[in-house]
Amino acid sequence: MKKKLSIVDLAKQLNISPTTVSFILNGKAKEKRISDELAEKVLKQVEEVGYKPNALAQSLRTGKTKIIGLMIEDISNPFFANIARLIEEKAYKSGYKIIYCSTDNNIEKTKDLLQMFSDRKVDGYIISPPEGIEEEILSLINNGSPVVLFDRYFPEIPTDYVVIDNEGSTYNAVQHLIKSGYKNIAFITLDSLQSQMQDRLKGYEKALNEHGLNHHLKEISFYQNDENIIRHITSFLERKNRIDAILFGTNYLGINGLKAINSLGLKIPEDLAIIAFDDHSLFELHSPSITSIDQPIEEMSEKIITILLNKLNSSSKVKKTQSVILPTNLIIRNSSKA
Amino acid sequence: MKKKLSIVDLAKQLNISPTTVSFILNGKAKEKRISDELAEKVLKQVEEVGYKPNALAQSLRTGKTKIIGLMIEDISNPFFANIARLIEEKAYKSGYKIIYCSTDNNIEKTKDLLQMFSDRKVDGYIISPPEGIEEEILSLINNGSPVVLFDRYFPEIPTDYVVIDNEGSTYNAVQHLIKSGYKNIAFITLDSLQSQMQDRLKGYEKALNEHGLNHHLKEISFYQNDENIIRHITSFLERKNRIDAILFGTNYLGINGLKAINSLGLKIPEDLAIIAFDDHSLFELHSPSITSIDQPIEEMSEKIITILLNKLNSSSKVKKTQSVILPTNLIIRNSSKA
DNA sequence: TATCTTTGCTAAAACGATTTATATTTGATA
DNA sequence: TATCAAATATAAATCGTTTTAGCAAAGATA
Repeated sequence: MKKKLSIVDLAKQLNISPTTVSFILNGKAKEKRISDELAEKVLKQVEEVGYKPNALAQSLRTGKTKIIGLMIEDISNPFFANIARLIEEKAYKSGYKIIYCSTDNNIEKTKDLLQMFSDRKVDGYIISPPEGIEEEILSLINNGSPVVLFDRYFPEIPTDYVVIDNEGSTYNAVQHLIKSGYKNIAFITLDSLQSQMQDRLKGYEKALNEHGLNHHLKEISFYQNDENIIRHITSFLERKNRIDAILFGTNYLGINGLKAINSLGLKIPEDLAIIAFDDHSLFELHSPSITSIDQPIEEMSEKIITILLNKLNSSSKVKKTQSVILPTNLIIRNSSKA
Repeated sequence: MKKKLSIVDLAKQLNISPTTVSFILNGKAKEKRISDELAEKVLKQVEEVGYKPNALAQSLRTGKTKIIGLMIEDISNPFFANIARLIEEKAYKSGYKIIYCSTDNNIEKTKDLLQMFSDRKVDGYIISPPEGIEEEILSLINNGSPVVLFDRYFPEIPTDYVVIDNEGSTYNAVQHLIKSGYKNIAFITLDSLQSQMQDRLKGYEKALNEHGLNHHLKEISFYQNDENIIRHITSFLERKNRIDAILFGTNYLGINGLKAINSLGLKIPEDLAIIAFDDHSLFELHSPSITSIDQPIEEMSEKIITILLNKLNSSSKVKKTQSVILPTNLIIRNSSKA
């Protein structure tokens, strides 16, 4: 393990002070009136011996880490994985690195992870928060830490956030089903109080109410494995045999729903019309292909990172928070008779 | 932004030395002969004022960060996302955090990221390395950094690694097709020199050679988007109309392949039998369902993290490296006439 | 009683940077 | 020839820990 050299070593080699080296490396040569001659000499030496400042020492001194903490629900969910990917890419371009974690919607784990982020002195936070973490988020904000929520948010907390028009997304989807002649439209969703799930529910109910149609709601717990979800959906479908269409509230509910439908031998769209949430190759390739509510992932990531970088760079403590609500796109395919 | 208190502040409050506090907090009270009485008092105060050590300062002093750097090819690929998820979970349980990045198989980006990891003084590295990064990996190892490669490895570099039996996996898959009566079996794969891709190719060729069958190889570049991949596969299939079965070398080649097959109006398995790499809900739900080569993701993650944690904890510089080669599971479905 | 151990605790150096305050030289001004 | 300002560079404090080396008091030993 070759000993990494420090700024002091480097200074000694050149017979100058570490202060001078530091100024030059931090682009303060002009400001601090270091002669061009010396500055050049130092830079040349830095290059030559391959000196790299110790990032930890820098962070300790400056309080900045150039690290962003990203907390998502579950990295193995394609929606989150894709967002993470794009955020990582964009952050990287601006010189920021990402530490990420999956919360599993587990409050204790989330608190732990937040503590860890704060221990590690991340410069900013991007979070898809589970229910029950309001207090921690609030104290983060009160501490002056830059925070951007996404996917869901807390209406009572003044934060920046980026979400989609959840209510509109399901409203439009149900409208589409109604226009296509379906009358018994089920909504299979999570039993979650998170804002995005509540809003999706609202959109569903609003559309049904406007047409005086019956509600068929199935709420499923987040905290279980796929097999169980399939079992729940299967039993729901067996009981409610009048249902002629299903809207799914999340991507994996849609996928598990298709498995349930398969196993029951039901035909799409003859027996059941389907609309899924989040687009996915699976929905495109399924026979018949499945209509889906597509979230603008690229745009979401862009907004998230832009807002956060803005907060990071504006030394002025701008208090005004930004809320971005993006529209979704209903990709109409063959899973309902148009 | 309330000022976080330091170990010095805490010591002052109790009128003792920071040294003492540090010893107690690091479980060295007995060893350093601190009286139980005092130790207890300190712990109580720590609890009371909610003192948390500054992790950066700790790391600067100790050289340990409790952070593992995870470099995967692409987090939006479900295979890698799932591995990342499991590794994260297991690392977390052992008190380690993960910094992760996607390499995109881009050498420059990978070098950059490795530098970043090293700047940040990660304690260990888990890497699915792109071609061309051999030198950097080697110097990492020579520096004494714990490194575990996975998915692919460099035969000429003595590292710990965890991979699957790539040659065996494709060999078995092709054997299965041959037994089912297929004679013109194509392999659509990457034009990559990475070990895993080379081995998959070997397995394919070995099986064909044993039966004296013709090779039909299509190698596709990694560096392009899905649309292009589909175009390449489509044109390949149009040219080679004698092909009666296809083995795909990666999961996304399989998915894009299905799209190409769809657009050509070919029927599975009447026109073409299919075997995909990596299992996926899509393959299960496809009509007909698609046979696939399933990687033991759970076991891989377990091995990877176990090996790394071992290296991290064994102060003794054990030189012996471990290579783990896990078997895959051919999940036979309806995509070929059995 | 003189010396040696043990007990209980701490001062200060170290990790490797940044930043504040200051020193020295040179040149210009009055 | 003083005096002041500008130009150039640096010493030392600082961030918040851990760790080495050592001190003082009390008890044990001879």
